[in-house]
Amino acid sequence: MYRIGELAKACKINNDTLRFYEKNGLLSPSNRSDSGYRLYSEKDKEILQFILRAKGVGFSLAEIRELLSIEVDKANNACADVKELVDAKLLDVEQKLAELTRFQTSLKRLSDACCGGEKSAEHCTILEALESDTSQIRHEHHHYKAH
Amino acid sequence: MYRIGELAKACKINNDTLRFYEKNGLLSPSNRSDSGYRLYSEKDKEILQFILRAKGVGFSLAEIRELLSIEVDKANNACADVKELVDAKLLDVEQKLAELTRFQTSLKRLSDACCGGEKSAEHCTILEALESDTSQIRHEHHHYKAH
DNA sequence: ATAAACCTTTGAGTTAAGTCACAGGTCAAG
DNA sequence: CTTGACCTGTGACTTAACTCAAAGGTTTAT
Repeated sequence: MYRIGELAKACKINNDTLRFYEKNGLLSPSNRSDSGYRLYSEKDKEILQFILRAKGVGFSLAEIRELLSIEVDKANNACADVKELVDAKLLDVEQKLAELTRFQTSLKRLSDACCGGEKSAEHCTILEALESDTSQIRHEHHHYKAH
Repeated sequence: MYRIGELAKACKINNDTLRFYEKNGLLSPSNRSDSGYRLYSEKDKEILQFILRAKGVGFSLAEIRELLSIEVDKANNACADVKELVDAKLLDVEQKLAELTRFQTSLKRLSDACCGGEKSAEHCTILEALESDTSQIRHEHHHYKAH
């Protein structure tokens, strides 16, 4: 069991952020001490790490909350609804993966091209690297969500 | 050449966002009409799409600005500096890729497990799906940047 | 027994990334 | 020749995601 300060420190975030996540339904400590101290379990820590990772790859807290809430109502077995959500997120993730893979290819190309040769300077922009990406992924109806 | 409204519409963003990006050094139209209208080229559009994609995978505008500024000073051939930056970003991207791949695996597992069988309900949480991920990627010194 | 860590509530402040609204003026298309 | 799209500048507003502060009180560690 971690106390708030311990967990925060371990995950390099602010105590207030944990309280904030709690207030916003992302993560509640699974226990409280007799004196009312928040007590986070190992599992809570994993949830937190999940949240932080998800944030890192561009999910908003709202989306993360949604992901975390994916839990079949075991009584009702409302699986179909869940599957829909999951599949939507899966698409999202796959799109992000595709984008990132392009980035990776381009950056690699840049890195290789850069200091390797002498004539390198000609092709030292991500954009140029991206442009020369012949295996370009094009999404016909790619949409960006509004901020 | 696109006028501001045309480009904005094409990329489903606000005119003001384009002006905002310009003011913040992310994208300036490569031309102006005699009357002062912003005129965006095809290349400008590509830059914009790059920006939007990069945002989508969790890069901040500051990071994107940095990525866009990766351009060897062709006179000075300051390649070494560039390579350093590129390699740092590459690490970043690879970390994100690893995270996303985990997400993907988990979500797939969820999707498959969900409506497939009757005993499915037992394993219907991303966290459970993540936990059962035996090929887990663990980063010893994984750090998250402060917001 | 005292300092550091925690609690609650309330509320204000911050940063990033926009978005909206004037005001006053120019430009372009039907 | 008027309407809609654009220009500049200024500044206020918004949302997300924190972050800090203050006030008053309890708990834990040394």
